[in-house]
Formats: sequence, structure tokens, C-alpha cells
Amino acid sequence: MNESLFRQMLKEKGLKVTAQRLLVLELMAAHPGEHLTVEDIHALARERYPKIGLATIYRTVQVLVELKLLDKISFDDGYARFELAKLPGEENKGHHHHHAICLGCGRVLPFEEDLLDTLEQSLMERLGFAVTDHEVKLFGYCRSCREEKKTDI
Amino acid sequence: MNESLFRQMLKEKGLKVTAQRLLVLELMAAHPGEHLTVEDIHALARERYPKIGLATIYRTVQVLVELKLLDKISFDDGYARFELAKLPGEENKGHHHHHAICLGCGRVLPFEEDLLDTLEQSLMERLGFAVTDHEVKLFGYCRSCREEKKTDI
DNA sequence: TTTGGTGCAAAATTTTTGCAGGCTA
DNA sequence: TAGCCTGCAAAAATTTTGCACCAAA
Repeated sequence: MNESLFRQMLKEKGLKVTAQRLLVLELMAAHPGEHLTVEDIHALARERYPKIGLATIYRTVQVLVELKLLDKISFDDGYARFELAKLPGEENKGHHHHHAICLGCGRVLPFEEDLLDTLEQSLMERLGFAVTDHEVKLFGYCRSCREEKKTDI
Repeated sequence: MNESLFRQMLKEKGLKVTAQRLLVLELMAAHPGEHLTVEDIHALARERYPKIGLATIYRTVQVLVELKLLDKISFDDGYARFELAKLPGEENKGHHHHHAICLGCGRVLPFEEDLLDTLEQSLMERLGFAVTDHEVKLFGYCRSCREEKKTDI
């Protein structure tokens, strides 16, 4: 993520560039593919800026989601999670990446793939619903859980 | 949903058949395709059984999810939502149904389709991840929002 | 009668909000 | 300087837990 681009995006929205906002974005960029809760982000931010408040993290991720710099995702475990969105240049080719969630160990494997075109086309034809983005979660068992537990699925 | 099957499922788990559990399942069966929050369910349940407690609803949906009679879903709006799962006989052909969420009006259109087989096969081959279930959310604009706002997407 | 369930209230969690002071533009 | 932002604390909102009493098996 380009810092000056971020400054520009904030300016366009009439928002101010603050050390806290820069820090949170930088932290998220340093942890790609992870799915951090607000608490996680707060803990990371405190390492560098101990007096940062939790409310600031909540307000900052909200801003970053609005700017489409972060995606909000939920694994239905009671926590809202956030991850870095694609870079502005990439956002046209395909949507987000998706998540394969292991029911054995809870690990989350991100993967890229865009095989939903047919489905989206059919939705448009049948229901008149125009898809602009999608989110796919797969549930199952990862290799190591399958080997460990000798589960044949 | 067959009541005697439900009684049997509870018995197998060493759980008791109570009026509250029967009521919640019946309510969920009477509202297929809706995505009810715990509050929604509580309000419905109170119409027939005014003294039922909110904690009972929380505990009951938890049991029903464990029995795979309900699915827990989240639209990232801060509420956990529940809906009736497929009937036991149907559960082998395909997984859940999916959701097309309109960004204009918030309406949720459920749809059935199973076009992820190729994707799931490739995950197995490339990552050794065995998919047992999946959940797909599509975001976009429904027909009436598109007509209303004359958005061409 | 034994075991688990319910209802109520309290507690725990996660998230939002109000406000005084501080920083950005 | 004007207005937005932060930190702190209080408040909301959602979910969980403890416990005495009740009900199912």
C-alpha cells in the first residue's frame, strides 16, 4: 500500500491523516492473509504506540473498510475480522480471495479462484440480480488434520 | 420436520424433549428462507408462550445447530442469524442453499445451485483440503433496486 | 428420583458513544 | 483557528453463566 495514495484517499473524503490511521493500515499490510480481530489489531498497535485506545481501532477499521482498503469478514465465531483488501490496481480482475476453514483445527487457508462466473450469469438471467462481489467459505478438513486423524472423507 | 424424528434425535443425544424446544423448531419450520435473529425468534416464541426466556432461545438454537436442524449464518451486521436446514433426506444432494445480498435494500435472496464441484476438486488436488460443506454469499443489486435507481452494473 | 432444562438476573463480551483535550489542515 | 480525531470512560448491545425451581424420563 502506497502511503501517499492513502493520504490522498483520506483527503478526498475530508478525513485527516493521523499517526493512528497510518499505523493500523501499515500493520494490516504487514499481516496479509491473516484475519485479525479488533483485539488482535489493538494488541499489535500497542506494541508500537502503547497509548492507542481500542475505540480508535474500531473507528479506524470502519474508515478503512469504507475506503475499501480492508475487508470485513466473519467466521461466525463471534468476532468481526479484518484483512487487507486487494490493491486498487488488482480490484478489477476478480473479487476477493476466499477461505477454506478447517473444521479440525480452525486453520483458515485463503485461496484465489474465480469459478463463479457461470453462477453469477445465471442469477442475472433468472432473478435479475447483478452480482458485484462475492464471498465463498468452504468448510472441511485440511491435509494435516486428515493425516492426523486418519479421517477418510 | 417430523416431530417424532426430532424426539428421537434428542433422545439419542441424551437430551430431553421440552415444549420450548418443540416450539422453536416449529417456528423455524414455519419461516423457511427467513434469516431470523435470536430476538426475532424470541418475539415469535413469546406470542405463543409469553414466559419463555431469551436465554432459552440461545440455548435452544445452539442445540438445534448441533443437531444440524438449523444453520447459523452471518451477514456481518452484528447479529447471528438462523434458518431451517435442509431435511435429513435431502442433505446428501448438495449442501446448503446460498444467499444473494442486495446492497441497495438489504434484501436477501436465497438460491440453490451447486457449481462449486470443480473448485472443490482443485482444492483437494492442490492443497489436500477436503471440502465437506460450503457457504456462498453474493453481493450486488436486485432487480427492483436496479430499476429504481437506474444503476447499470 | 435422578438428571437435565427453564427462567430470571447477573455477568461477560463485543461494539458504540459522549466528551474534554489534542492534533491536523 | 476551526474542525476533526483521540483516549478514556460510560453506555449499549449481544451472548453466556449461575442458581433455585421445575419437568422429563
